[in-house]
Amino acid sequence: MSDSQPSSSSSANSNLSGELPKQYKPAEHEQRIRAKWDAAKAFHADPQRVLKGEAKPYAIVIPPPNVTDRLHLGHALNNTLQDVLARSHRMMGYETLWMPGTDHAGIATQAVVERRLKKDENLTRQQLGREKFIAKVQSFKDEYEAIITEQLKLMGCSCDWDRQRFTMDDVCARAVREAFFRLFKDGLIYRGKRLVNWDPVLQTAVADDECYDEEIDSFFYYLRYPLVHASAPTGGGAFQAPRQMTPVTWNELARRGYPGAENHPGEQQAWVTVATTRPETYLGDTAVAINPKDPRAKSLRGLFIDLPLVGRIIPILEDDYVVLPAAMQEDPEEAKKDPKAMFATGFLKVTPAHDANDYELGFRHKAAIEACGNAVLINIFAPDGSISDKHGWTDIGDAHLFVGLKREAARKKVLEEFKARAVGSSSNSLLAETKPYRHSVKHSDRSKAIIEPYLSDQWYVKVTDDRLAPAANRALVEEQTSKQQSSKQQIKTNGDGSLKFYPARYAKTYEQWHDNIRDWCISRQLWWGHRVPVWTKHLLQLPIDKSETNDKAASDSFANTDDPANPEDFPWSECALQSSHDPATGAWISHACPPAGRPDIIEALEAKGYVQDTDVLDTWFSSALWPMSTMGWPNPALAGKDFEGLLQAFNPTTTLCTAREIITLWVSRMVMFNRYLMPEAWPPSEPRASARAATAPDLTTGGQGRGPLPFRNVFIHAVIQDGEGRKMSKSLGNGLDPLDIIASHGSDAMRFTLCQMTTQTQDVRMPMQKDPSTGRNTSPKFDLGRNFANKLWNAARFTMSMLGGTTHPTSDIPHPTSLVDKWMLSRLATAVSEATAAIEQFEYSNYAQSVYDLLWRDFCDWYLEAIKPTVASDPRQQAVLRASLDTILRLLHPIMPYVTEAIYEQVRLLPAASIDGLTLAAPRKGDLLCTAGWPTAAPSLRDAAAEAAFERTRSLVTALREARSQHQVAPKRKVTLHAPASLLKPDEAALVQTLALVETIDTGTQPTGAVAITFEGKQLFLSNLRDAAAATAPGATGSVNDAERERLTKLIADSEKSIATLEGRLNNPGYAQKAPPAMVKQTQDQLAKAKADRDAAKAALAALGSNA
RNA sequence: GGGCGGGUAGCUCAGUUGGCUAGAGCAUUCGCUUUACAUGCGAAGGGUCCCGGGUUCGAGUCCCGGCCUGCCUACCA
Repeated sequence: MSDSQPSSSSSANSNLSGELPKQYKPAEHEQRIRAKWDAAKAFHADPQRVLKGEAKPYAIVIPPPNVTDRLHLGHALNNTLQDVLARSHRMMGYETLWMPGTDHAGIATQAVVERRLKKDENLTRQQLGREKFIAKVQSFKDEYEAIITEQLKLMGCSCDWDRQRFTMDDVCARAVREAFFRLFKDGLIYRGKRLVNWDPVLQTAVADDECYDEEIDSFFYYLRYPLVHASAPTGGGAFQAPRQMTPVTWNELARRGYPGAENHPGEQQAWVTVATTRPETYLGDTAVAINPKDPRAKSLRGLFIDLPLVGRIIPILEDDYVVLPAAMQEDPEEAKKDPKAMFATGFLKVTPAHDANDYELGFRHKAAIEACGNAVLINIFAPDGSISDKHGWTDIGDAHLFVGLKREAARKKVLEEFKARAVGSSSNSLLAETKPYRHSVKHSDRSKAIIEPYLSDQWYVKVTDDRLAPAANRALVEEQTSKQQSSKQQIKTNGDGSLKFYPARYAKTYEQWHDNIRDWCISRQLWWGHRVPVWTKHLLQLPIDKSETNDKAASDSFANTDDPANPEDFPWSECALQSSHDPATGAWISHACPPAGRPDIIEALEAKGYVQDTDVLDTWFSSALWPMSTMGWPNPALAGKDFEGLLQAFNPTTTLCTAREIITLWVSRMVMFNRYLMPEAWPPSEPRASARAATAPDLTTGGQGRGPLPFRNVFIHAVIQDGEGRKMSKSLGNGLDPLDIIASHGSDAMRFTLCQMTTQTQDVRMPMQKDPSTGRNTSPKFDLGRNFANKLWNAARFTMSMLGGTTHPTSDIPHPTSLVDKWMLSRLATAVSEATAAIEQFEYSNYAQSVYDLLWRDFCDWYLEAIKPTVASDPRQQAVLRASLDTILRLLHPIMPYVTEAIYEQVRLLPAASIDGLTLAAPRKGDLLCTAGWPTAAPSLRDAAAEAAFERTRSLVTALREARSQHQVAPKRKVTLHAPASLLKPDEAALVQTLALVETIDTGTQPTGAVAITFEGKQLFLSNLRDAAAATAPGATGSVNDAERERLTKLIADSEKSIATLEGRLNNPGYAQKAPPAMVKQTQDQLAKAKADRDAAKAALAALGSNA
């Protein structure tokens, strides 16, 4: 054994309590213990043991922390909970793999490094260049990965550190390439031009989850759009330039029946008023819409809008998406509750390129818009959010004065111009009105910029395909799904119906997410991440009708056609190909995705002028592969020798332990990818041992969404908030660094407190305080854990002082006979089963509480106190004492690994005797507790009679202590108890004497001057409460009597209250009839006891006499 | 707007299919440097279980309604 501190173990046989300090000092042990674990490779998982059938597998993959920052307390919670699972199952005999690693966290990391670069060197990433910038990010990542790893190790996480991965390392990168290739080939990854959340500062698309909403004070602007006639050229089609338009007058509108038109000067040009919060986007308007139910709609048919300054002619669409003004609705009062109806004019400006709803609306009326000679989408912004005529906007007209302005400036300018100009020759300003309006606006998490809905080309995963999101829902266990199984006999494919959430309510979140899912945009215009493995070439001279832009047959035929210039010399058949069409340039674009691991094909593509996509993949794309990629998928042999058998042994993993915000981002995607990409028949067969056949299974098959799950259980734990219920965050300064807690309280203390807090609730609060001595944030909550560790330490110290000197073997006495020993073993048996059950159900708080009570309340408060007089001379008791401590150490180890391991170093050397029914298997590796067996206790150890007898004795002890306290008996003074001989059996009497400091139990009559206590309706007496001098001192008796009178009076009142309640219940006729007989009996017993207590107290009170 | 939580002692929280006189830790009060532990030991006080109905012999627990509070999600002219 490579012990870094051999002196401690060599001296273990001597009296240890003298050597060990009175307080447990975590810092003196944690590093040494960790070194022993490492040296023994205690946490290294061996897949061969699983494949040979020597052990069942238990596997967890860590939710890889982002390399953006140090770990915070939420991580500490998450990883503690995982470690508890890993350590407990390892002890239970499972071959346990806890796979560690970190996530490159694309946008988050890039944003952090960009900020740092700006601050430290005043450079942008563009100024630095892609290559140098990535090198910077890489070194940043190295720095934080090291910190995170260190933090996890200090927390005591029993990860298999030899297998640590990073989402961008070579092994994971291979998985990304393979997954992308497969999905691309199968048509589940496609190129699409859509509105995305655009961050104009970082200039990338961001996901919804990378945004937050913030309410801002803004305005509704009311813009007047002039109405015109516009004559279509003969033969239909688009309007020809120069456009012919003539103003529509109010007179004409009045003739057409437009309500209210008569209120305007008849000969002047008429207008409609649109309401908008974003006037600057009017430059991209391609229509105005009105609800068909609007009474004005009919009279506007055939008329057009002349878009101010731009001069674009746009149609007036009728669409019931448009909200009617409140006054026009059937129930105007009800409508007033809808702010939109209150602000609406009934006319909606339609800007399809810059608003998601307008996008939908625009394409519903594509023909009408194009009939005016306009594209549906007119993009007026450059990627930086400035007005631009270079990105799809051509009919500038008089609006060139806006070009180049940023969004905010453009808005101001548009408002100025509209205010200054009038409708036609009238005096009516184009800006009709401005009303204040508060609404929420989407912002980018990383740059804090307001998100711009922006048209761009992106890569999407078609998660709506039945093989992805619906397949993920089919994975749910039946009791957690709302979907009706079409038939009981329906054959379940691999992975169907075996995914279970804890707590169950989260299955609903998961299911609803998939029911409402939209295709997943996976490209990001960033530099830090997995580069999109697609090579692209624009092909201008393709013999395909360009007007058939969306014709699938045409694109398919292209996809199967080689580069026309060189049809023969290229391995097209190995590439996955797609094509798209750019309407702006008229070019066909060929997209080629080469198979993973084929640099030769890439070289050939590039030689032909194909260029790799500059985008990178959404971080979650690689995270989604985590349970596969970390184990070497798709080719473990390529990943290295250590990967042999890993996937077979450990995928599907057992449990995923994470926070609820991750259900949609990560859990969902892992399920989809695992089920889609892994072979349908996986593991290859049962038992897994046969998977060791000479030919490795082909891991690149699958593709039906019927594959195995990445994990069977998903445990969702609480989110830690600060004392005020706010999220912990850097900006609020209310975060806690686990290392600060470890420094102040110790790792075990932190872990215990976190476990003890983990109930099924959705968030927990952690009041934060500044530690005055260090200036670091801490929380008094952790005192609980520190005190508990200290308690264990001292219980062990005491135990060893009792047993350390014993040399005689105790193995010949496996059946303890004394009450307290039988009671202790019964308590151990109960606690073992409680703890084990709680772990299986992820009830961490119950688990922690159960062991807490076992150690502190049962073992320390009662057992140790009870055995003090007897243990030195009772080998049977010594055996129970040692076994009890050993059991407690094992039960507690998963929560508090360091202190238990440190104690076990000593305890394992003490002489031991086996106890029938209690199994404490020896460690598997290096004499380490972390590899020792989880305790098992036979039901025979449960001893109801002993528990009842002990309980009764304990309540007498409590009553005696209460009387002592009330009568101010000196703490060390031994008193005399007067009680009938039949009251207590000998060992019960012995316990009472020890625990209540009773010198003798006098079975004779009550002496004068004794005080009475009531116990089980009987009067018992205590005497010899003070020495003679004190007893005869002036006022002494009086004070005793006063206290006693007060106590008895209160006791009588309490009893009367109970009697009233209990009698009321029994007098209820329905109770006796309907309640279970046992319940009625119990109530009757309680009533009898209450009455006896009352009567006894009354008698005692009377005996005291009045104290005049 | 939709979904999911929470509201129990001064504070942080338990309370398992309805069945105790509603519990724990911290804090408070009293007494103890008691030979394992003052990070400790013994004792005590402290509750309209958010409000209003209902079901039941019986409700902190189940049902309906309301109030407060948090999270997720969608939308926002």
